[in-house]
Amino acid sequence: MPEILEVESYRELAHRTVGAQIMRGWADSYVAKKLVNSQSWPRAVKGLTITGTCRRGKLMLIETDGPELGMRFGMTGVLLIDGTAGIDGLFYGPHTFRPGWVRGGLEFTDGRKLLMHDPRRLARFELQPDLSEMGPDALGLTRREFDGIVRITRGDGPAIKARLLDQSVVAGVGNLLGDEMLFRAGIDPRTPTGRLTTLQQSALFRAFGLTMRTLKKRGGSHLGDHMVARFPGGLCPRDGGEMRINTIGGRTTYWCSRHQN
DNA sequence: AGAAAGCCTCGGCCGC
DNA sequence: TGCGGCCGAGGCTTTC
Repeated sequence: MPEILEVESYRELAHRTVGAQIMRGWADSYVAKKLVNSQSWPRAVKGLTITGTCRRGKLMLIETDGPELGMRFGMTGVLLIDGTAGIDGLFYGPHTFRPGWVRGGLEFTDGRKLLMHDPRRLARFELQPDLSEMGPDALGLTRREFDGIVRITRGDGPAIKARLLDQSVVAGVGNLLGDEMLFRAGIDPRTPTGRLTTLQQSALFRAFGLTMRTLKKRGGSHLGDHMVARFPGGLCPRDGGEMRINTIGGRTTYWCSRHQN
């Protein structure tokens, strides 16, 4: 499973570089898109010493004795350190390594290299990333934090699926995880957030935590429970109901016509 | 050929 | 009725 746990595994991998000093860094114009230009990266990172790692949602953070470095992996980004991947390949996208798909990286004085391998060019490097617009981290979300997700102050609010995907509300829920927790909670993804009953809110909080814990236990490599039915014409693995497909919150969404309402 | 698991921007219109 | 801000649609990019 990609998404937040995959980024967490990249962070663990990146943590091996704590104490190392950056000799040089490079970035192509795509991975540097959030920077002033592609020269900003090599200029800013040269000579920095890595002091720690961190993560918020799907944003990986590398702390240094200078500016904090941020890395986003988009849909197909993989972090490599000397040929070691943080997780065994990707479920989506090519599983192969090609030197031409390395979009940027860091080279340390001890000879090691940290590489961003990304066929589809949606990964990004950042300098001093601004976390103020990001919601609380989805791994280990507290009930109090969860209540902030379902609290709507104006109108009915967006569909709960769209709300869960909003990184400024909660950081780290991707399309598949959103579908998975709504499947477990038995909630129609189109339900306006402000219309969720107290019972549904509690069910969703439990499903949220369960989904995250299960993900961790499975080491991020196992697909979610609803995934076996994630194709047109699929049947719900829980009750055999027909699975519906629609675009919600801009993403392809699957849900059971029988038990999610 | 069409769809894809992330993120960003933009324009319409909701709701105060 | 005016207007700020929310929300959904669409685009990016390349691959299988």
